[in-house]
Amino acid sequence: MPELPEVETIRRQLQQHYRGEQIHRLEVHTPTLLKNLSPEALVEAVTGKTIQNFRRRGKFLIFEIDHQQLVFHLGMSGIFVQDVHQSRYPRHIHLSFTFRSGKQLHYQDVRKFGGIWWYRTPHHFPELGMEPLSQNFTLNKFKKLLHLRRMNIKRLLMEQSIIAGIGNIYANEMLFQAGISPLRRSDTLSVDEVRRLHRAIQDVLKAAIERFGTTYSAYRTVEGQSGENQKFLKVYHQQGQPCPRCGKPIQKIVLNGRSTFYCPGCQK
DNA sequence: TCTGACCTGCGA
DNA sequence: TCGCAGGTCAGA
Repeated sequence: MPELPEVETIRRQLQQHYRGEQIHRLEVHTPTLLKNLSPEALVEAVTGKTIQNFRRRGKFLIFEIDHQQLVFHLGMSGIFVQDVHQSRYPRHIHLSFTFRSGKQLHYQDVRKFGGIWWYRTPHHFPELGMEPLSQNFTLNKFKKLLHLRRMNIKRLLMEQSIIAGIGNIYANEMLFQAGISPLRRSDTLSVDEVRRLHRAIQDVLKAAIERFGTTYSAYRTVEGQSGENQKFLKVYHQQGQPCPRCGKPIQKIVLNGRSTFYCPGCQK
């Protein structure tokens, strides 16, 4: 499921509703989702502690708990729900927090592709590349990456060790906005194309965050709402529809094993 | 670089 | 019943 905009939307709402909450009880219903410690050890580690902050790095969501970190990767279908009764899939709730205030928070993941880690010291995600919405992600650095890591451009956008947070929906949309074919190799882009793509990466992500992410099936915000960005997709799942820019039909192909949508008329 | 595996639900 | 799905990894 969630790419950077969905994880960021979830983070913002967790911050709004759960920052400063003290953990009264933690129940682990599915131990296999814990990747680096036992359920007993996690319960012991967090009970009585307070959540200071919620952060995001790429597609990872980080609960900061007394200078230690509980890290979630939401896989394809991970979400947080405030109330079990608002969940469509109560049997897929894997972790339940009860806070001293009486509030609850549940982690649900139908397909169980996600994972949960506990770090006693701040984890800096050495495996992840640049944050595309940070000041650090400059046009110059992006240009260098495209030449250093020569590969198919869509694959590069989705390669978490190069740029962190972009998945299949947004990679398709970014390449459309920039007018670049997903079949191109990264080191063949002109100066102007690199500039357009750098711009598109930030535009597409920011717009999707403003619209609370893209809901195709399972994704809901913490408050239980669907995202709104699906109403604004130009190419993703639009095969056969006329291109909004040139009118030619949007094509669907499989590239690097993933469904890929583009306009052969205006993405060169 | 590609394919299958992980897991479940949904819609054609 | 089959194909597909917002992700990632291992192995050929």
